[in-house]
Amino acid sequence: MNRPAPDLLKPRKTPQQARSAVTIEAIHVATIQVLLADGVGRLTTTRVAERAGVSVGTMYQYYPHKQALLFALVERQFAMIESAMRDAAERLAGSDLETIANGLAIAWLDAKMADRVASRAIYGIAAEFDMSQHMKRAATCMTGMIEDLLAAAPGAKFADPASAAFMLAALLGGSVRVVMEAEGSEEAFACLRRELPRACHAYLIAAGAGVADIMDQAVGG
Amino acid sequence: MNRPAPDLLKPRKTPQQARSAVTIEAIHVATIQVLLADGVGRLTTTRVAERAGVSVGTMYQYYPHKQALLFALVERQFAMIESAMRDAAERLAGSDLETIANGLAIAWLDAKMADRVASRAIYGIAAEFDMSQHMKRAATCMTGMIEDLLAAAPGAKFADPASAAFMLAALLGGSVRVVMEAEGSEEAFACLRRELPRACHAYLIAAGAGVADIMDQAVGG
DNA sequence: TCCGAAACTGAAGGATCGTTCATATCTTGG
DNA sequence: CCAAGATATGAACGATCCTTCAGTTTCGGA
Repeated sequence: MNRPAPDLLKPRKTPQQARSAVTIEAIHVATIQVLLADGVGRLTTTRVAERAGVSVGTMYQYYPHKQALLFALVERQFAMIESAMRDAAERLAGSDLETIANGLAIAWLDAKMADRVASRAIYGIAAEFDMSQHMKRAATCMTGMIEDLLAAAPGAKFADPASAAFMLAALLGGSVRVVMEAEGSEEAFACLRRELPRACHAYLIAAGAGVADIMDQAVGG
Repeated sequence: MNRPAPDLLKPRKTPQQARSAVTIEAIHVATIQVLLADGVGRLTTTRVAERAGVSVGTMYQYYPHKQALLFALVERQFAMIESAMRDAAERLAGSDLETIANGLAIAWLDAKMADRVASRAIYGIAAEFDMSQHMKRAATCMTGMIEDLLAAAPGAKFADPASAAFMLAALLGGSVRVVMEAEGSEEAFACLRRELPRACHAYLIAAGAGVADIMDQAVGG
């Protein structure tokens, strides 16, 4: 979808006093609250300001327009998750497929669930304007990281490492997203945490393991 | 998110002449075109009418308000996919886990890709108003269908069939959704079609098969 | 051919929303 | 304590947008 170009989406000015920092934070949490309470269609500058306990003009001192505010929220979330996954990848480098699969699944779940309220809200705005640039960059980054992990895994013989990495990224991102967007219950998340590592592990084994690994798995399990 | 209640979302009147049927169809495709071209935020009654080559008032003869139009599109898509999956389930009843996994994955992909343009567009509006009722009903329906299939599969010993069915539904729905929303390339879809059945199969084997099945799989593959 | 019903038109009303800016208040270095 | 910059205010403006409805055009049976 062709949404407004990501031009001039940067914040207008950076806070220099303490009170402005708390104001910006209040605006951020208010945005997420309004988003979850009223939906994207009713996400209004006035409503956000009212919820944050500030005036409308205050927001326009830090963001040139509404989209810049939303853009900032999305970017912050992206950076947080990318950082978490990068840490996980560094920690998992050289591990076997099972450790990699479990580690990636748990890291992804933890990153998304750390602030599940914000995550759920941000899913809604990511589709509002043209995030294809960011989405594709993030997807490429994730796929690349996974591909490197798979290449360095001992005993793995992937016919097509790129496809396996792509698929694993889609499985991770997609399954967690649909459960969160469906306002998943506590049991749903518990099930996800239990089954997602198993699913990732099973897929990686199927896609890139030799016969020996499968039999090891069967005997060892 | 609390969006407008699904009250009075039904169409206003049903077409009785031939021209009105083509008008409604034109409005539908125009809605999807505008949705893909301009995004949800710019989906306007005027824009849709203009694109469809009709007047704004015409739409209001068949739908009491804009949301009813969007609701109709979402419902039609839901019904189409539910029907396709129900057919697949009927066809797959009693099959082994591999046949079930492959059959479900391919059926889901085919249903979503049959009108991928509409699918992609509808992902955008489903979040706009309160579809939690429909989403949960659809999810429950899908999970139930899968659970029945798993229960009837020969040689399957699931410790927790409900969890396996839930997870498989999340994997199917999520992975296809993220790829479609990312404006996936032709290669991405090809990869999905190649890897998704494999992933589903691997997960089902891991979640519900005995050791013998895994060794069979290793030797046979 | 003719008439009632169905379908279509599009300007106008009413409401909401994003953004601006002149003004007021607060903070802090000197 | 005092400017001067930083921060906050909120009424008002212009731009859309959804929805209505009185009037016009088209269709189909008699």
